[in-house]
Amino acid sequence: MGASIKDPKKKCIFVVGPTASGKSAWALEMARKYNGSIVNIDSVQFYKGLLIGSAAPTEAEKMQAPHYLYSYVDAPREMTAGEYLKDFYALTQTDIKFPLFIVGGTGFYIQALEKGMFNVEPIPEHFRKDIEEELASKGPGDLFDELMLKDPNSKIHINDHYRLVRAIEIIRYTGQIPSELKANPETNKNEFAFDYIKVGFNFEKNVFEGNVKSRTEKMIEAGIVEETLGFKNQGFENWAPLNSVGYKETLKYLREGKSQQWLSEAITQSTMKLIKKQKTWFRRDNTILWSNQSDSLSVFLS
RNA sequence: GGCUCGGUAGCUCAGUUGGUAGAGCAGAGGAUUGAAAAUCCUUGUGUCGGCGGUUCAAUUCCGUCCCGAGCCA
Repeated sequence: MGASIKDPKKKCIFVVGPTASGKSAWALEMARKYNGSIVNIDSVQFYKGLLIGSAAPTEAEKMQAPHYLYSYVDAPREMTAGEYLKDFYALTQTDIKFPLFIVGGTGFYIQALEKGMFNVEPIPEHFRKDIEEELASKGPGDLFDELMLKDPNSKIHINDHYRLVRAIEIIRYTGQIPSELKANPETNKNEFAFDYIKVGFNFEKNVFEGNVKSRTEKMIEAGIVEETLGFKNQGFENWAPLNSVGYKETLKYLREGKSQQWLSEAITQSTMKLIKKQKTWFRRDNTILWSNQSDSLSVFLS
């Protein structure tokens, strides 16, 4: 990585956009056409067994082009953006066929890959647990004061406990200041190692609504309930990925004995909310080439 | 037919001992550096079921009617 010259034969295409926008189908078609590979960058499709609810590619689809980083993380392991970067770059050291179509709607991971992440040494789990206990017993006030004292430029809100704990963890364990790490090119310059473009997919809300409704019905027919129940029965109810759209609602359905109609409406609604958040994420990225300009792909790959 | 309890924001409901009302959810916008499909922030005027009455003032009290649920005939 770093300042090394990029290999002109190794090109990547980020295929981004909200869920249910048709990214995967297009990527598959292009991977076949250009004899490339598909790499997952969806934060739920990493996990083994979360297939129906995450709308992961089917076996039939996977046979049409090489697919990587799908269904490879076993419960109860939980992925992180940092581990994803390692896995991704390890993959590029193999004889994987370029161009790589990197497909997914997880803006945070896309950003991590594209812009890099500052390097923080691994922090032992108990260290965070202690901070979380402090938060639970005394509330966020003291931790927030500590953050403001050490990192006055931090934009973290006092109620955003997850980010607050993470920031305090970095400050206390490493002595480093998160917003300085982020702003300093010395600590944060590991940008993407290959030539790339980003192709985006999107629709108007009403189009998504129709797509999402039928997609939800298909998920229920295909057995999202059974899939979820399998993890629940193995004691993985608190596994973070099961707190994602589709699984979250199914767990509630199982726990509270809701109707199937409730399930269908709940998943559809959550999915629409997800789409809205994804749109917000991608809206600010003015380097995305929207799919109606997709001839830019052939230009890029020529 | 009688009695009881309800009828308040798109939904579920709170509240006003009379001075025209507020939460959660949904919706809209935004943030996002190792959980991210997560987490967090901002954003709430609605004939307070209709009509009359009492009152300086009624969504709040009284009467009446309509609608819903339950109980008794």
